[in-house]
Parts: sequence; structure tokens; C-alpha cells
Amino acid sequence: MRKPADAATPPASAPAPPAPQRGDSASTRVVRAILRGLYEGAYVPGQRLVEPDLMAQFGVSRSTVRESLKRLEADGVIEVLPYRGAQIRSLSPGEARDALAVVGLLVGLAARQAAERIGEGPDRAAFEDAWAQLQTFQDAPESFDFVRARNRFYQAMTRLSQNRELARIVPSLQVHMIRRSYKVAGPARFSSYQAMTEAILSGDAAAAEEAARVHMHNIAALIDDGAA
Amino acid sequence: MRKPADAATPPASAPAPPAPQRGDSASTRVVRAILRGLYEGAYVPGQRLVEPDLMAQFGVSRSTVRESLKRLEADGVIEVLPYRGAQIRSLSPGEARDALAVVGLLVGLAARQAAERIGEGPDRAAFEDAWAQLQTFQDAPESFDFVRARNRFYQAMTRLSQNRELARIVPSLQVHMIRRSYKVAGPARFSSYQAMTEAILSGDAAAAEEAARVHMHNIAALIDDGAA
DNA sequence: GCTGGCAATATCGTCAGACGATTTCGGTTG
DNA sequence: CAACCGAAATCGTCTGACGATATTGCCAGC
Repeated sequence: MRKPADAATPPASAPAPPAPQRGDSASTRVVRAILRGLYEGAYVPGQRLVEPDLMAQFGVSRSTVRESLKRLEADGVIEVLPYRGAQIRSLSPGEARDALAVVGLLVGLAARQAAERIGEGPDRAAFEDAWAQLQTFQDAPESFDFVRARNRFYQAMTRLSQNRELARIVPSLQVHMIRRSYKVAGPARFSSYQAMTEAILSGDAAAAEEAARVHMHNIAALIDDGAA
Repeated sequence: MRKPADAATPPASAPAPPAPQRGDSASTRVVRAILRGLYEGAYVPGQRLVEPDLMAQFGVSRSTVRESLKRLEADGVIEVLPYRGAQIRSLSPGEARDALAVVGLLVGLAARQAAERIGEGPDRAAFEDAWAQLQTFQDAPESFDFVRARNRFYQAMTRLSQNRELARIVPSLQVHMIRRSYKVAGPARFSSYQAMTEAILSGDAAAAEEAARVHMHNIAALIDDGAA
């Protein structure tokens, strides 16, 4: 339908069925479907997302497609250039390291404030739930559902921090971590999460911040090993 | 035209003329006009932004209005609730302090990386220009143009850091600082900027980061004085 | 054969109008 | 006076269209 294709259009086929998701809004469904497609490899960095194609693939109008693209752009998943459309952002190893430096600072702040304010809100139970959920993936292979559980874990932590600015920004950072799957043995990874969680639940702000930074530092080291 | 008004609709009149700005896209003009209106007090926190009103005020279609609202939401200027429209975000003193903690971390990182990478790119001249521009406001009263100059200063610094993640996020933080005008004597404020600039230009990463944190810490102190 | 320029095409930004969904408001009723 | 219910307001989405801009392919000239 379109030109032979652009720089990158490898998978060729539709990324996912019209998404049998819940009764969310149409643009939410499209966003989620694209994120899942991204994780599953249906979209690759640099690939262009053309509005007419997305209309056909998801069976929605251009209004909805454009709304979805705006949201994905706000989350840093795609780049939109005027009159040149949207494309999946690609992260070089150096950019991934830079992004992790940012994530590390903010997650560290979230962890610290969460520990400081652990007693104030009714969100403690939600955080414990998110942690329990995350743990169920300990021995499971990396999957999109694990990524979602991890995001919910960070979201619960951020909510615990009661810092609305963090709540606004952190979601837009988590998404990056969808793409690079950091191949690390389950227990090794989970020890970081566990340290963070325990420090937060016990109200030890300094330990919580430290655990978050160590965690991000470890991931950064993995990136350097994997592609440097 | 609408109901007698909502929780807050004080200024009543249109915030600004259709904006005789440059040849940017329509949604860009609307975004800028709303930001200016926000600074000039035409919009107050909590005020609702109703799409039909904005269509009339700026003479654009609803597509454009919605596009603009999405951008303002991504920048944290407004909040959009499903089926209930957009409203100017209000920041309590506590939330302002939280937001400043976030800004402080990120600007600190930007300053540090800018100092580390000062020699690499061709952006040094742009940063010096932005600093020179900012200095012209040293003895001028606080104005929207000053805010824009300050934003360009931070943007230049962020570009200098060559950290694309920061480049993506920092703009969405600057906007907050439009609203609370921190009443502080010119020279006192500018000494912070000067310290940051000199540290960056001389490549002193630690000093640059420290200067940025001190600057944000000072602002936070002003907030606590002003409304605590 | 290669390069520059121009026309055709693809795609985007914006506009106009419409309809159902959801919330909110105001009046009626018990 | 409080709960209920209908009307209005507003939003989310759809359809179709037009000009603006970028990209592509073709052709002429060197």
C-alpha cells in the first residue's frame, strides 16, 4: 500500500490483533498494542509509524491514531518530526546509559521519599501487592507481563513517595526499559528489588535510595558489557 | 456561553490576542499563547480550559485545540481528566518543593554532564549566547521574556550535556517555574546562574553540579519562606 | 553516466461537521 | 431537604476534506 518501505520495516505483518483489551478508550488500546508490539519485536527502532497504516491495523480513525502517537511521544517511545511522521526512537548504548543515569536519580528520589513517607498514606498495601506480584516472575522468563509488573511496582513506589512530579515523570521513563531486555539471572536481579522494597517498608530512606542507585548502576554495567 | 463558570474563572476576558507570533504551527501558537496567558495571570490554577472556548479564542479547530492540550498535559501544565476536560494544574507549596527536588536532581545532572562534555560539541557558543541573553535581564523586572530566556538557558545547558533523555524531560520541568515567580533580588539570583555557567565553561563537573543544587536549594528556601 | 531540477506522490497539519458517551446541572418529587 | 431524573454541557471518536511539506522518481543537461 505504501512505498516499498523506509529505512526499516522488517516484520512486514501486523504487530498484533486489534487488541482484545478491556473497555479502555480507543487511544489507550492503540498505545498498549503498540507497546506490546514493541516489546515483542513487531516494531524495531527507527521504524516509521505511518498514520494510515495504523488506522487500518487497529481499525480506528486518524483522530485516535494521532492521539495515540502524541501519548507515545510524550512517553519518549517515538519521535515525531513535523511533516515526516513518527518513528520508534532508537537508543544507542551511550544514550541508554544516559537514560539510566536519569532513571537512577529519579528512582532513587522516589525510593527515598517512599521510605520517608511510608507511614502516611494508605498506599502501603498497594506497594506490597505490587511487590508480591513482581515476585511471581522471579523464576519466569522475561516477558511483557513481567515488564508490566515491574512498571506497576515502580508506579506503586512512586505513589508511595507522594511526589506528584515524580508520578508524572516516572511513567515516561519506564517505557524505555521495555526495549532493552537486560539478560540477568532472576535471583541476581531480584535481590536489588528486594533490598529496595525492604528498605522502603522499614522506612530507611538512605538505604532505599542507595539500593535504587545500586540497582540502576548494575543495569548500566550490563549495558556496557552487552554492547560496548 | 458556558455555564456561569466553574470553580475558578476569574479573569473572564480572553487571555491574549490570537497571538501575532511567527509562522509556527497552529498548535504551537496556541500552546505559547496559553503559556503566556498563564504567566500573565489570565489563567489561574484550577481554572478549566474548555475546548469550545479555546476554539473561539484562538480561532482554530478542535483538532488543534486538542493537540495543544495534549502538549500542555505532557509538559505538566494542565491536567486532563476523562470526559471532564482540562484544568490548570495547581501546585501546593509542598508539591512545589517536591517538584524542585526533581528539577534540582535533573538540572544538577545536566550541569555536571555539560561540564564534562563542554569540549565535544559545537554547542558551546549557543550556551554562551543563552547566558549572555539571560544576563540582559539582570536588572530588569521579572517578565515572561525573562522566563523564556531562562528556559533557553537551561535548554542550552541540557543540549551541552548531550543527554537526550534530559533534553526530553527538562523542558517539561521548566514550565512549572513559570507560575511561581520567586521574588528575589536580581544580583542574588544571578550569582547562582553565574556560578553554574562558569563551572560548566571551565569544565568543572563537580562544581557545576554543586552550583545547580545550591541554586535549586535556594529557590526551595524561598518557597518555604513565602508560603509555609 | 552522472548531477541538478522539476513534477508527482506520500504523508502530515488542520479544518469542518457529526454522533454517542459521560459528566454535570437544575428542577421535580417524596 | 434529600434523592431522583431529565436536559445540557462537554468530551472521545468518527468521517471526509484541503492545503502544506517532504520525499521520490523522472527527465534534461552537462
